[in-house]
Amino acid sequence: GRIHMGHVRVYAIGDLLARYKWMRGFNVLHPMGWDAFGLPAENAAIEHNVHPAIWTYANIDNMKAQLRKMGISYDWDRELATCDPAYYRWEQLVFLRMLERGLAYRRRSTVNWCPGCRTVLANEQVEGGRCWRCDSEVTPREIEGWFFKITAYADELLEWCDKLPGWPERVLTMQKNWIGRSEGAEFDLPVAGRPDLTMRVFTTRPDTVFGMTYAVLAPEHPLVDRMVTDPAERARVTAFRAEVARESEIERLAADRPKRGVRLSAKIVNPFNDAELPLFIADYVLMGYGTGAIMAVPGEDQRDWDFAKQHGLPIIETVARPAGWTGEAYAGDGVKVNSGFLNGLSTPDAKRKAIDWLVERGLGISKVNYRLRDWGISRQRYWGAPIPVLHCERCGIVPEREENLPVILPRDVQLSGTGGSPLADAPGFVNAPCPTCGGRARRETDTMDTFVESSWYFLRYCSPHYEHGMFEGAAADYWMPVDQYIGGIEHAVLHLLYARFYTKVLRDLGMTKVSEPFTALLSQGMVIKDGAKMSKSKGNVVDPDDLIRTYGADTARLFSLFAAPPAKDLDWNDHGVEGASRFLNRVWRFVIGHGDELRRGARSAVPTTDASRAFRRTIHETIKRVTDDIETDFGFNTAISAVMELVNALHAFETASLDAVPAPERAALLREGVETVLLLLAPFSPHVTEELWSQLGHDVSVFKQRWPDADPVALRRAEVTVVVQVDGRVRGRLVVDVDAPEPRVRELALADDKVRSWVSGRAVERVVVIPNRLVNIVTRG
RNA sequence: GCGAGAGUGGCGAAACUGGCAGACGCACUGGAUUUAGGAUCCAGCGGGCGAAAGCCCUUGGGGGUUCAACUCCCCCCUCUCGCACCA
Repeated sequence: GRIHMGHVRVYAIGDLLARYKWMRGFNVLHPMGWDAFGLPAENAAIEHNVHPAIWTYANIDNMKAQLRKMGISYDWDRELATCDPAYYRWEQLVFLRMLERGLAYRRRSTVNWCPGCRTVLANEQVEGGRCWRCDSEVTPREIEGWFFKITAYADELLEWCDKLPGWPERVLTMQKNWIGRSEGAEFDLPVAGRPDLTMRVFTTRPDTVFGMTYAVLAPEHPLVDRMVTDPAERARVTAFRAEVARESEIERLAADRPKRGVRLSAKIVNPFNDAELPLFIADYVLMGYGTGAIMAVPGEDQRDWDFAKQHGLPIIETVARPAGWTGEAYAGDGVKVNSGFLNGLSTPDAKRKAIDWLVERGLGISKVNYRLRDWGISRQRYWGAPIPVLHCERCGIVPEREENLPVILPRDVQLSGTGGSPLADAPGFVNAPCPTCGGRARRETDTMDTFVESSWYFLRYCSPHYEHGMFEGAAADYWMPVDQYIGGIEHAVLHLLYARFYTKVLRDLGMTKVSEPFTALLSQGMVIKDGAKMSKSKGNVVDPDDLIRTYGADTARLFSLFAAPPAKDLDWNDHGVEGASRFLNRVWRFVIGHGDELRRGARSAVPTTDASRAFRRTIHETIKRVTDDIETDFGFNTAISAVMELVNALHAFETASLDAVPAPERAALLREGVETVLLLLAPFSPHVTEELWSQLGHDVSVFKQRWPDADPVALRRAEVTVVVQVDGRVRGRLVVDVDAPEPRVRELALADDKVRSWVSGRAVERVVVIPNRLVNIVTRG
């Protein structure tokens, strides 16, 4: 509803880059829009009895006003809001296309159910296993819902992780791990005495099959019901299932807690050696991964080891342990032992041979599995884009006709936070004729996950008012992919993976040529105050409006860029803001105070004194530093400190040059220094610099100037200071010619009085010379 | 728990590819200016010892590699983000 310092920070970064690229001559598209659907609006509606649309648009007005005060250079002509039917109609269309191609499908899945409110809860609405509103115990419930088949793109998403050099490595690593590709085998375990049943398992370690001492089914596995016939056993299973259902997936997978399980009366057979083995259901096996069933090899898997120890099951080692091994399960590679026809092979060879053995007998296949699951997009909520399908009594699920899009979200719906999907209570919306047979049908009442809207908005920005499709091909071809995306690290897997997936789907629908939406990604850190994330409940918020009122937008922006590098968390400190303000005032006073002299100064001057040359070198070193900092690693904080140093040098030169430098030369150099400061500072603090630029007599905006280039002549240096170490400790310094030959530097270092006093009485064993930098004299004795 | 990061003065931080640890800024101290306060300017400012020159110690903790380690390797601690219906 209100912008906070986190927004100030991320938008200051974006605006800095936009203005910088603009000054470098690029055509920059710098848009802003509102990801407006979602749970918060619905909660506000319930709490304050205001319609989500009214609440949302009021917030948009607020935030827009605040952003304008910050002076961010957005192209407001491209503004969009995702809750606008003119926006979401296109994702409804894409939904239909995905439905045709089987990329959108319906299946059952488990949700959080509050029996008190009789509604589905988001994870965020579950606190300690209870409903945040009514405190009822939340139970799992199976419901039908819509899914996007992101798993069909798992391999491509993974491959592209290695082709995105502009992304932070840590984000790519998280995505790779999230996709979690693993190669292995899938095969059947016969159930003893039940020729009608087999249990299919997936393993990444087919080489360890001879170490199988038991097998496990996920408690929810449908096979369990077919195996368990005895009423007493059935009761035990039911009780265990209820227990497991109360645990979160995180708890079930936690490696440091006892693994719970129930032994079934049925037994399975290891096809490799016909051994009859016990079968369990256990919490650490999930229905959602692999086949929901595993062969357990405690010798080589720590989870299985823990379970085996707790249940007194045998452990067989099938890989020779490395010398000195003291651990429990050994997951590494090695030579196979206790493994029948695999004995003596290496782990990779044994994997291949075991798979061949299965394939030859028709018992199993080589299989790749992913940790990634399909994307559940159904929400039993009001404030979202309607899913454009109908349920017909006769025809079943029928897509809405394209010409009937958009399916508009109705306005008059009562929101209570209880009961089923709010749209189900809007008869005008729900009841509609079947697009196929014209008979009675009910509209889908689930809405789409808001991550769907945020998966393509960047494409819409290319042609935000286009009415014949999601976006105009030519415009998207011109602008896409996004050259610089900026967002929080919290988006590392979900949003950023969904947007990548959705872009690939649009490509395969022939709508765009790009395979990846974002060429470069900057993940910025959070804004922290007093050791905690800024939040109302902690009472540590800084309101950007107050800050802008007191110090102006330029100061707020400058400080948020100066206080920390963008990828790091920023620790907010009111005193620091004071410093940024002081710096801008210092620049202001200098320009105003020297206005006449600066305006008189010539455009360039050849420095004739040492002081002039040194000052001009500082100017051009600063240009180089600031440019490199922005270009190579988003080093905005060090870029600002370089400009601060230049301003310090400007003051020093102003004083030192009074009598020492001819007046025209001094005026020209001061002007070059001041104009450089303004140009370099312009993307950081646009208002002050623009004003001062015009005060200097320019009538064209500072942002229409070329970004300065460092003059190589000014950068040239004759001498450097070289540090001299004795045994790794600094004992002196030498001023030598740049690129002085090594033997000469070595000789000078050894001849230095201070160095000699440290070396005397010891033998020089070695002298390390790092050109233009350092000499280290290593002694013995 | 799993996956991914981070940890440097009183504080925010800097340090190219392994090469002077602490740039720049804040806070603080002293001085100048001022009726006073504010603002501004000058100087000092990691810790210990010292009058000073200087010496020793110091980058979460412990080990290692190297002429040289904030940086590379191993073990440990703490904090942050994500974990699929918050977005």
